Amino acid sequence: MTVRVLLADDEHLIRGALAALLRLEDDLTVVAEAASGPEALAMARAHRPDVAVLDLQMPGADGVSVATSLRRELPDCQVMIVTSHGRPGHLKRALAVGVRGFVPKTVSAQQLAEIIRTVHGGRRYVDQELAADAISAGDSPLTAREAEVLELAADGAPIAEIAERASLSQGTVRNYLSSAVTKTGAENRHAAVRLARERGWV
Amino acid sequence: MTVRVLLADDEHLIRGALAALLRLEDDLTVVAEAASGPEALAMARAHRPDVAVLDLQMPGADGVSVATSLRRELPDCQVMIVTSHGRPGHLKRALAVGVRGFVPKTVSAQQLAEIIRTVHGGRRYVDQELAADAISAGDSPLTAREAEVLELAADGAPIAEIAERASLSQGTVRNYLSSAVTKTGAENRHAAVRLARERGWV
DNA sequence: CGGCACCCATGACAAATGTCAGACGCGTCC
DNA sequence: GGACGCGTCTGACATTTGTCATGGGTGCCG
Repeated sequence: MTVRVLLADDEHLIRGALAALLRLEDDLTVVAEAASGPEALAMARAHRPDVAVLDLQMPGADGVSVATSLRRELPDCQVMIVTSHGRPGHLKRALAVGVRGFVPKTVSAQQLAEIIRTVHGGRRYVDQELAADAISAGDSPLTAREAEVLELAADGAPIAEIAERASLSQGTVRNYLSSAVTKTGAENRHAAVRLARERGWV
Repeated sequence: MTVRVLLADDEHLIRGALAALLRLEDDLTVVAEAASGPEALAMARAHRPDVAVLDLQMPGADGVSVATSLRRELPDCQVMIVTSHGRPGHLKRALAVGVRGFVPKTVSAQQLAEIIRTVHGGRRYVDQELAADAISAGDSPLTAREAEVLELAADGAPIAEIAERASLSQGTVRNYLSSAVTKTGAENRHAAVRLARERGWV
């Protein structure tokens, strides 16, 4: 009885190579591959894999949102996420939507195969390093609105534009930003955006 | 007569998978692997490969700086760079230091093998898409100092800090930034940093 | 019910930032 | 030699921003 695996990664090179390596394991079968979020979803519906291995960053829809849909539509399919950049926030969001495995791309193929088996067996696997980061980053002190406004400030837009996009008065926006800056301990809102991103608060 | 290849990528999963795929080609031999910039350099010195395949982002030293050293120390070794995020600036910098191939990770393993042969044959290969981006981004209108100050502004630091780090007066910093903001057409320096990054001007 | 936290807003003040004009020295190129 | 671009600086001004006090509205929890 082999484990049926879905592989989703927008980088053809990686996906192909990964598929080749996993095929070497005789208890694993790659039944489908996808290069984007929506495609991953469609493939999953068509092939009903036991385990879905998703890249975090994909065009269309990112790994976490694909995972969300997958958990709802195919509860029997265990989802795990592979990523290059392990931001604590991603891990948190992923676990919240029911992802069972979260690993950086620095693991070896052997380890990955082992983790796929672990996840398929109903257990969970989270990379030590990333877990430690997530814990030390702590919970977000930002309120929903503060985080929202901070995100709108992410591309360096002036207050007026942020206010318009958020449908708030400029004064309110400044209050939220000021509060967010205080909470993050940043020098100004731009640095605050950076810090909040690093800690996974946005 | 086979092509001797050095593979450098900090992601174990990718590197291993890539090595496995390239080994399937009988005219290619992976003679060394490295997980960081300095390690890649050391491996290259020890094994003198015909072609070095470098990831753009690696701990220690990035692909371009490794390529620079490599070109100087081992002129017979052709260098190519593989990357996930193809910023036009990277391509430009890479070509400037003598990199012969620049490809995104979206190519297939087949194509990669073919490109390695191309590069080994002394010809060049640059991804169409990336080349188009680089051309359309145009040349940087920023002076050296403007670019330098813009980089120091990248993390959202206040002017005072930028001035200190650049050993300039605050007034001068503001002048450069103002000029950079005008040239990029941005709303403020933070947006200017973003734009300049996107276009590969920093 | 009485806090309490959050949402939204206003107004006022201080500090940071963006913009502009002008000035000096240094190279390069014609 | 002179024009020109660049780097560097100063000073002044308008604008944007951050901060604070204060207010009212909502909904939740003890």
